[in-house]
Amino acid sequence: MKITDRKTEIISIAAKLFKEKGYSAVTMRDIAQAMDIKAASLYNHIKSKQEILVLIIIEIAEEFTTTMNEVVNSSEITIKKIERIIQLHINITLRDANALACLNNDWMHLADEQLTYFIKMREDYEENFRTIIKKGIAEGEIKNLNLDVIVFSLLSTLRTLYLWYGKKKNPDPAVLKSNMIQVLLNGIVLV
Amino acid sequence: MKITDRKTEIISIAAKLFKEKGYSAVTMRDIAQAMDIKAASLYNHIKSKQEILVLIIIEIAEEFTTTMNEVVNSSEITIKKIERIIQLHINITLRDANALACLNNDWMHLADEQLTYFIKMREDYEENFRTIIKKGIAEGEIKNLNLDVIVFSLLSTLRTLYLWYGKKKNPDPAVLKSNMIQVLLNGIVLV
DNA sequence: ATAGTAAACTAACGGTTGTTAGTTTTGATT
DNA sequence: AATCAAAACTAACAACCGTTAGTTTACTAT
Repeated sequence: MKITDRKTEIISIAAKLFKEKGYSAVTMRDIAQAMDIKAASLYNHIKSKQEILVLIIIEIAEEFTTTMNEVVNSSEITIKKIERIIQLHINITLRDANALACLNNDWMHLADEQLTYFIKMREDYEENFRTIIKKGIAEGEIKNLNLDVIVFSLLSTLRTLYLWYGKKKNPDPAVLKSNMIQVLLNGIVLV
Repeated sequence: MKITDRKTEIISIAAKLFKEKGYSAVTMRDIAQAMDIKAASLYNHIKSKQEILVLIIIEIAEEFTTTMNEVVNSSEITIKKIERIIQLHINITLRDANALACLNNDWMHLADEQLTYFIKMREDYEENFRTIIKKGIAEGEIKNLNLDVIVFSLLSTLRTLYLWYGKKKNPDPAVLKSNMIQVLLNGIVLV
């Protein structure tokens, strides 16, 4: 078993192309050309275009789900929980920005059980996030502002981190994290 | 001249479909079916599929540009400027969430001059935003945190507002705005 | 009633799509 | 050197794509 077999290569290259133009606009011939082979040759390694999409998205979605479940069930204070979620998003963005872009933009092209499965995971993720913030408010750690606005603001920033990455010269992840926590949790206005 | 002619209808319906599946995954036959006509009939009103995309995206992009230029050149304090930009994003999201989704997800399918034009507007918009924040820091209104992180956090939340809308029962726009300002500017952590 | 126009229709085009079948090449193991 | 599987290839398919041409229908103004 090779470290990176051909199938892994395909998925990696496909993710990059999907990020640039979206799942529907990328053809099997595009993917093949990027690998310097013919489209038909791809089918020695993968079952269908759909399978590529599934393999890109589901693994990462499950990683988010696993860590979120761990965090929401932990006994840490709310701020520490939020910090861990910020760290989670930064880590995955650094490791696999292309797949993350694909997850964000092309999840609706999943089909049948995979689509249902993904939507369930996403809903659970958001609900867990809400639970964390709600508890934080109840225990006086978090300001009593509109719950939806808080969750949405945090989540939308974290989810689109991949857009920002690559543009800028890679900042030190630790620096990025601490700045992120500052901005998202303590705000930007001097008092 | 009718209040809403057929062309406007096409653009509106197309924007809705583009939001759901993306530009590339929506066919002219899809758009036609949603209007209860045949695909060929669309061409009595529009020149091409591309034209629909252009009409959806460019108008809104120009609206953002115009208002941003107005704000950046005003003599208001920084916080007031940011509040106006938040208001701008909320207003457009409320009025035309579908077109906004399309602008965010499908701009890369613009072609030639329109693509160049759009990218220029987007870059200028971000640069103006940076200028505003930078000045705010220099004048002691804004915390001296990483400029990129501040701009990105605000912008990513504002740009994806459309994702949140429609899901929730429409909150009072005024309430949404004030909560948004609270969360984005003053943070969520009790001190 | 007639004429004219806007907007629908049918039919079809050339090109592209994902995918399959069958064949040849490559490269490691015996 | 012979064997065998992995992975490339060529060729082609049926379906679908955006779009055009030419025709018919529906409505409005004379």
